[in-house]
Amino acid sequence: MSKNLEKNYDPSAIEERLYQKWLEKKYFHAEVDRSKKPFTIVMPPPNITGKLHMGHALDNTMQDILIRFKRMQGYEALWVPGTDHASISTEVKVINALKEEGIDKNELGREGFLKRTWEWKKQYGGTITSQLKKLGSSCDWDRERFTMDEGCSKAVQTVFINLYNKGLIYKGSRIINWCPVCKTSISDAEVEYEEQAGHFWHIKYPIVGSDDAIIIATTRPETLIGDSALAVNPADDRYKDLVGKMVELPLMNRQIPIIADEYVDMEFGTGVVKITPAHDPNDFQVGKRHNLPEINMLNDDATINENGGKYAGMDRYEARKAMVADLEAAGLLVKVEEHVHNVGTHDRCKTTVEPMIKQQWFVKMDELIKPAAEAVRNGDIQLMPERMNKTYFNWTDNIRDWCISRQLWWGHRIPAYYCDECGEMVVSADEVTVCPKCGGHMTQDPDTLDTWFSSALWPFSTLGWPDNTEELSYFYPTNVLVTGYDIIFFWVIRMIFSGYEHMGERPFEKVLFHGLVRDSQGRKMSKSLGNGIDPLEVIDKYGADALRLTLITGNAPGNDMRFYWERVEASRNFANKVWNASRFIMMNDPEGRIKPGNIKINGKGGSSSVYGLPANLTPADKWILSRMNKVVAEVTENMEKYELGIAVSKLQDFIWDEFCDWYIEMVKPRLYSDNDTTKDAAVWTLKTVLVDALKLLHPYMPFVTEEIFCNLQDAEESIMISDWPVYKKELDFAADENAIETIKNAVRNIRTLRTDMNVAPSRKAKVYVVSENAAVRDIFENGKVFFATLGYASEVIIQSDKTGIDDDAVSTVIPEAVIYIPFAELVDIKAEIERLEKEEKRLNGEIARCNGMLNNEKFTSKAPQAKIDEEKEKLVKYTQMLEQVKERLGQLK
RNA sequence: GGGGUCUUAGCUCAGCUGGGAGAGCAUCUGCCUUACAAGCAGAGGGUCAUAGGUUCGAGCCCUAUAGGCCCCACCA
Repeated sequence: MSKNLEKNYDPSAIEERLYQKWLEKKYFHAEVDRSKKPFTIVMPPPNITGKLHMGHALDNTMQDILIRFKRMQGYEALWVPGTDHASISTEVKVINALKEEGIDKNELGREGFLKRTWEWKKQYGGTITSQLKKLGSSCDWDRERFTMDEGCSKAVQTVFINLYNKGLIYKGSRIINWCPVCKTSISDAEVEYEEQAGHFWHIKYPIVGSDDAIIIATTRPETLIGDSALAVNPADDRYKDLVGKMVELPLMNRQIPIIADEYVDMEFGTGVVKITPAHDPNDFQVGKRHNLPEINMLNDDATINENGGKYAGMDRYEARKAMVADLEAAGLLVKVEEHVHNVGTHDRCKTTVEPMIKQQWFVKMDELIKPAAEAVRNGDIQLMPERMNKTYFNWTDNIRDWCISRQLWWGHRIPAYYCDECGEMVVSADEVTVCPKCGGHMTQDPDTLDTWFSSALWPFSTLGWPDNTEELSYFYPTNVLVTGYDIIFFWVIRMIFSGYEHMGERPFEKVLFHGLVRDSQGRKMSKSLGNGIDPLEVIDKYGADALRLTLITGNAPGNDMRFYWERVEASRNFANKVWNASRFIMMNDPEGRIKPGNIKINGKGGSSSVYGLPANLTPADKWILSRMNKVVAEVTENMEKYELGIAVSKLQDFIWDEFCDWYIEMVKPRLYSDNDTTKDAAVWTLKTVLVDALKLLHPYMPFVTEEIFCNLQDAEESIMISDWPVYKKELDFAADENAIETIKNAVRNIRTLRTDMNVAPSRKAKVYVVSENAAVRDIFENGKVFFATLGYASEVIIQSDKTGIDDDAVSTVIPEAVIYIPFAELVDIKAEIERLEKEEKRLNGEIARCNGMLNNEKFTSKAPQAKIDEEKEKLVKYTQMLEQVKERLGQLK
């Protein structure tokens, strides 16, 4: 027996319970099952430091929709969840926590610090995953992974050693971006440039053996400590004669040469550049070309080192001030200009980074990137939307070696060991304590790897690699990666080349990109602006289904979207609509006597037949079944093409507009009648369509659909493991679709006409349907009962001519028929004539348009035949309608 | 400097390979009709940024222009 539903849908009352049920029944769990096809998604691992934000909500909703869809279609659907250790982010969090206790990271030592960090992870690292559950995510929690768990760590180590042995990982001195606060190198991608107001100091460098001086302009005067040369453009006539001469380096009591290099822009500044190879990436290149000494002038905390003479020990900005003052005193400061320039900052802590020369580990990219670029070029991996290819190639074409070492403790430690005595280096999976060369003690490299190094392996490390597991052979390669376009370079590219390099195969077939979720004004949601909307708050207020629907609709793939509460409200209203439609259906079969569905197809020998259809289905029933059938086909097709938003909006339109606003209203007279013999057929149709609609909707709105499904079926099982509906050609009732469209047309016209004439809904009137076409009369005859209700008719009279119809009756024309409503005393003939004249004008316009096309010889000779026929048909239809209108006008005048 | 993307109804956005401009919200007018007022019925509202071009036909393709946003590189 069906239970009674509450009048309004209350998500908070059911979501928790249903999620628990799904977990208990292990519906999310996937196993290797060779009798089924696998469908695999690996979740982009959120940071353990993270809290669920709208980006996660969108990302995971999309994945959950795909996984639920495929699961229902009969795939062995695996969605692997997990989290990322987020090296810098986590380390900073723990350092700050320690600071509050008055503890310094270094006091604690590496081991102690890591212990604390693991504790922190245990305590807070699960926050994000528990929040994902609130969203309804159907991932296989039994397979949850962490980038620093044993398996992933093993994968990282294996990859490092493999690449090292192949010569693709090397250690080298390079200019890197150094964060003096985090005291680590950071990759180019972690540097954010921001415009800052600064100064442009013009400084005189006296030319040796001359009274002249050369003037340079710089934004970082303190770096002159590390200057190795001045450079001018070789084509610059102003300085031609000076090339090769020496200048006196101010304050430093050192001489440096003037060199010529193409790098110098003659137009910018004074046309002379000071070259500081150790502290500027461009200068570093120039330095290499000219064999200049690399003079490091900074300590790791960005204070001046011993090379700075009297400035040693000062902070970089303090030194700048002191040096500028000294230059001025020495008469070497020519002028100071205001200057706005881009300053690189560390994206995590916003500290201004310093370029420095350091020994770092790198991955050589030029060869590794080739198969990754090729894969997208030849379609082995498909990016969606396709325009993302351009961004992708922009990256692969300009790839640079990847700096993978970080001066952090939290992360995968680099498996390299150095001899304390002779400096010998060994890269090894196992700990090495004794130098193979001299027998001295060996110490492991203190650095850890970039977080992305481990995430790059995520699609296969989570399935057991480097071990050759069953899971790996069955579920890999994964089917689709869902992620934001903002991490194409950070992550997507790196997973792709890693997949080809280590698995010899693509990590995924397709990448589905989404955009950013912005606030109602289009701004990025951010902590500092305080404009973020917490997904959990949305779930609390409107339910997870409403949030999910909001995130999926109303925007094209890969585009950013704006989030505002009105949209959530609209989604919530839809959930409520579905709820109430279901409630209505259950109220009309309180005992649950009628079982939905049971349409079976016997597909033997290629021919198929349907059984289980009630005998006395009416045209209206067949119409909605036929429409549902088409929606099944379309929605499935859209979803298979990953067009999630299009699919759900079609479904939404079907449910709300066709099913609720039309079909349910059509069926009411039958349900309320005491002696209608098609009542059961109506209930059966209602339930059958509802169940299919719920199934199609389930991936998007898992909770409300499950709750209704179980109540409707009086069942313990679940919609999430039910079969996905399929298109059945036996349910294609084209004639009934046309018939119902005709009646709908008439109803709409009547409603408009009544509103125009200001007739109260309570005031019923006779409705005459006049058509010379017997088939059309039949259509209305068959639909008489609901046509009367929807058309506010006291009585429907169907006839082939106007016999007995009052001349004053108002009328409206549909193809092949005229509808008359005698309102008697109400009629305003003048208004009626005006109405008809408006209609006449419209039809004339249409006819002119059709004729315009059809009389254009170029059109008829070049356009496709189908298009020409279509226009011809329209012309016939409109001409016929126009005649009716004209005739009617003639009578009234 | 390189690349991307956007400009469609008051607002937020759809519009798939070119074939009569759509939705949601907002507005206006009627309805508390026994599923739903979180609802129903109806209505108004758009030279699809601008200028050219291709085409029988352009919101959609091409070129240029203007403005907005994003990513990358980064000039000392």
